[in-house]
Amino acid sequence: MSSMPMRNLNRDQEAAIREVGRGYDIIKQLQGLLQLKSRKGGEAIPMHELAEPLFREALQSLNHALCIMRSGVSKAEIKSEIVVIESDSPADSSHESVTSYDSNQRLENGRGKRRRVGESSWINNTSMPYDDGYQWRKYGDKKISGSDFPRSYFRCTYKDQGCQAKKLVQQTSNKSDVPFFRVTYTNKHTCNFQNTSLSSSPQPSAFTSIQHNGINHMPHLQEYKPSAYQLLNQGSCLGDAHANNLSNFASTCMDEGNWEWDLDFLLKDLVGFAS
DNA sequence: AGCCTTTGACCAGCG
DNA sequence: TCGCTGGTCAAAGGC
Repeated sequence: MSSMPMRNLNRDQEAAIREVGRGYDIIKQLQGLLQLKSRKGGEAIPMHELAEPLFREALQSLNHALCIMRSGVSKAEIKSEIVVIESDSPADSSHESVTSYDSNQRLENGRGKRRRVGESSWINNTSMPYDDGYQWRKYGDKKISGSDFPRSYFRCTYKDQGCQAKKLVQQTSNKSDVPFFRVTYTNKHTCNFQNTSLSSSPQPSAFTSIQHNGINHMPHLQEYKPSAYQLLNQGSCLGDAHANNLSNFASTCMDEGNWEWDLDFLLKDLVGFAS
């Protein structure tokens, strides 16, 4: 009985080492694929289709390992941090979510407008608020009382085609080097412009679009443009949504041919982690 | 030219 | 009713 804590710790450590080792192997495979792409010039081979699932799997493994190491949370317990706060239109449950109702939906200070009847909204806490597969246009920016950071308001780029989707991005903390954001989505997209496959789509990826058109025009956010290394190195337990975001970012790096820096740091980090 | 962000003004909900 | 505050609009300027 008295030896249980130590045995659990060892088991956790073993599990973490297994996960990190698996992630390392997968990323090494990915590195091989990327090098192949570099030699071939990258035009003909749909390399993202091969690399993206590997990256996702590796990142999830690392995420699991981080969680095990930090808090002993088991793999099965790890969830995305998306919270549905209300849905007046009941039908669609297609988005990944942890369905818990948030009675504080109104406003932080109990003031301000109520959301219109018929609108649904959900919250996603993330370190990468701008890569969700859709194209957004910023229409407002507001300093919020009691918050150190301004709140940004976005609507779907295709609003003129009837899409009423909106999102609100509020940075909640920068206690670590990488800030954290609360993203509140309102209304579902009725447009059909989501980039479901990364960059194999004829449209530019949303993240690429944001890099070129959006985040570069946001001085208070620009300095936080994330890298794979930063996100892994922050040591938090990344949910699947974050791993997904990170793999999207990695694919964008590959598209733009500047993946080597991040991958190099990521591999060095893994070596240090595993040893 | 077209789309974007920025930003001040305005609107509307709440105490 | 009034003041505070969050949400939205729209003009201006940039890319």
